[in-house]
Amino acid sequence: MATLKDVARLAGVSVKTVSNVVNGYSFVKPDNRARVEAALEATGYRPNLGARNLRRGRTGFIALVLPELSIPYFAELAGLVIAAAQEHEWNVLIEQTFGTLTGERLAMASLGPHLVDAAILSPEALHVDDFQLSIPAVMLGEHAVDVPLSRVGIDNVAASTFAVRHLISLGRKRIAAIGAHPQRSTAALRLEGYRAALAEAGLPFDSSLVVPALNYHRADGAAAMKALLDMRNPPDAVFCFNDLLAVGAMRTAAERFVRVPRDLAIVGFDNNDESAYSSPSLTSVAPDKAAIARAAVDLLRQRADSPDLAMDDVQTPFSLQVRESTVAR
Amino acid sequence: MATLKDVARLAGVSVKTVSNVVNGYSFVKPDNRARVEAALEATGYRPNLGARNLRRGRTGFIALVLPELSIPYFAELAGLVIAAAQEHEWNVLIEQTFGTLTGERLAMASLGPHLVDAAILSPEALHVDDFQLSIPAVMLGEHAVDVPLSRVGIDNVAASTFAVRHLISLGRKRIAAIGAHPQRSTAALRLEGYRAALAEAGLPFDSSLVVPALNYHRADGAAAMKALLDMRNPPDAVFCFNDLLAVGAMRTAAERFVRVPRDLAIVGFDNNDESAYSSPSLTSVAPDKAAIARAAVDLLRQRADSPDLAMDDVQTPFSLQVRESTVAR
DNA sequence: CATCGTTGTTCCAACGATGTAAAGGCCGAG
DNA sequence: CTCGGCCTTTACATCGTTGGAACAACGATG
Repeated sequence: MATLKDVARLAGVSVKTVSNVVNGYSFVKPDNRARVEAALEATGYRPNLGARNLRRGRTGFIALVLPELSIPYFAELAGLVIAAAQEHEWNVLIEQTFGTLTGERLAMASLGPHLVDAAILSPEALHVDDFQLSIPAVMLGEHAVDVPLSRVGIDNVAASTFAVRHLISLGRKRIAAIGAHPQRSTAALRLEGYRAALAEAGLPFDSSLVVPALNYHRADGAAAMKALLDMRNPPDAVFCFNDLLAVGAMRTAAERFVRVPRDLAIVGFDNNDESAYSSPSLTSVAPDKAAIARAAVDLLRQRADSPDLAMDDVQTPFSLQVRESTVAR
Repeated sequence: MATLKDVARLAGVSVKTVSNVVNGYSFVKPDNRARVEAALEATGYRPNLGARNLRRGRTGFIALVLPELSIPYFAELAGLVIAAAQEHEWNVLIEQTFGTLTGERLAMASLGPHLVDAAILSPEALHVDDFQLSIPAVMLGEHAVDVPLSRVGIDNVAASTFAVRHLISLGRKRIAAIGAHPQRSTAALRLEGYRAALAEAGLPFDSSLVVPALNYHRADGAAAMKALLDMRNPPDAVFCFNDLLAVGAMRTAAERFVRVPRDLAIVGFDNNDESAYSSPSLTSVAPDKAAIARAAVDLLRQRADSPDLAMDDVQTPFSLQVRESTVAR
């Protein structure tokens, strides 16, 4: 592999002049520049990023810490983050935590100024105390109020209210919620939105209709739905805190021959790609994932350039994709 | 951030001695070792990987080149590759090509000895000429016979034969195939397996039952299924070359009120997580993705250590997950 | 007691790039 | 023709780490 030295020798100039050409420094004599460019071409020179970054004091990487790539929402998001980071000459390093506290602690510990320049975090279990980061970072989704970190995400309360309002507008009276979780602030906010919509419509809040989910996987949604259908007075609609829960719920409904949306309307959250293709297709709150990815990377770029910018809170847009799980064809 | 120099000063030894301790060199006096370890602890030293790798002549990264993270199969695989790579002290850099030739060329061009130590490739459009790599690499899935690269994957012919044999054993006579593709060798092999199973059972091969798919997305499966159902004599079973195509096909079947599996049995390929939760759930060929990831990384590790090992072809196991799309509850 | 091998430590040079300071051209003004 | 100033190039140090050689201390051997 050709280095600056090789190119310099071939062009008959010093290493630094080659470096200057490579980095677009203005004051290089035209004929020297030409010779260097020819030599660059001839050797097929490509800078050694490790060395460059060592010298520049940056790594050229950002970390993306997320629970698991096999969760569609995070996979889609990761793809968009990679694309957004590319435009800032950043490579993305993905760390999976599997949603566990130890996994997340491990990931946080591995983050440091010489491994990555900045980090995007999607923690599920971390505490405030764990955020001792020496690099710029941004949280996706929600975090406890007192965590001193910037955040990018949608307005969860508004989005949830919007979703439940949709169910109410269809005439549903007993609307359940799947996905309550003692630790996750996202869950708390979505629950808040759910309650707000009920209150606004004058519908009673029935805590037996709020089902917790430990993980947000399909299996949890299926189990929660079973519990709801076993009730003496089952719901006529469910608001699921993510699409995987909703898919699980739909699966249970199908197994029990409960007709969706006639007997039971279902709304999900995240608008995974797969949700448009299930039968029935799934109505879902659709955050603008590309906007989230872009905003997160932009925010980090600013923080990386001027480290003591104040923390920020970026609200990204969302919409509601209405499909067959609430409105039959 | 603490460097070796800081630790050395604190411990009262030379930088190299600290380096020796960090790297587990045997011959360090116990009391020195103790002092160094205390100093390491006190400073919270963490090696600068960039510098270490610069010195060692490696980068500490492998590239994973794939079409798109939003495709569940690749997302799941990526998660497993990351996990497998971690055990070899490798970080994974994901490059998305979006299945285009230019995307793949771009990714290949960015691969070089100073960016990554090795690469795992899942190309869809690349030609033989494009494989001018100076680092160890392994292909996932299939490649044309004359490509000089190691490969890891399942026996596509056997797996496809197995899947179609399953459909035949259910009494299906007109079995269609969705996913033919002029360029992809995987498609050719799966088609070969399909034909083999038909031949073995004495069923005629009807080329009008073989539907091409340009991409392997859900929409392509839906479109292909529409074409099949529009035939004068539609099939009673479909073998889809991946689960996304199958999901699309199921969606179309539902829209047309074709009952699955009674009127139409469907088999997919890849066994995506979502396939267990659709209604009906999807029978699918299940490659052992963890084995693929592990084998690929192991192979690269060997090649990285001894660069001129011969190319290899690793066959990983697969199974058939029989679900409701072929056998009703 | 000189020699030797073993063990433990240090110093120095590299890996490939870039920032800095300084030196070498060149030009025009005095 | 000297000087100051500007453009252009170079030499050198440096980023944090590790390999290798050199060196020092040690007990064991002849």
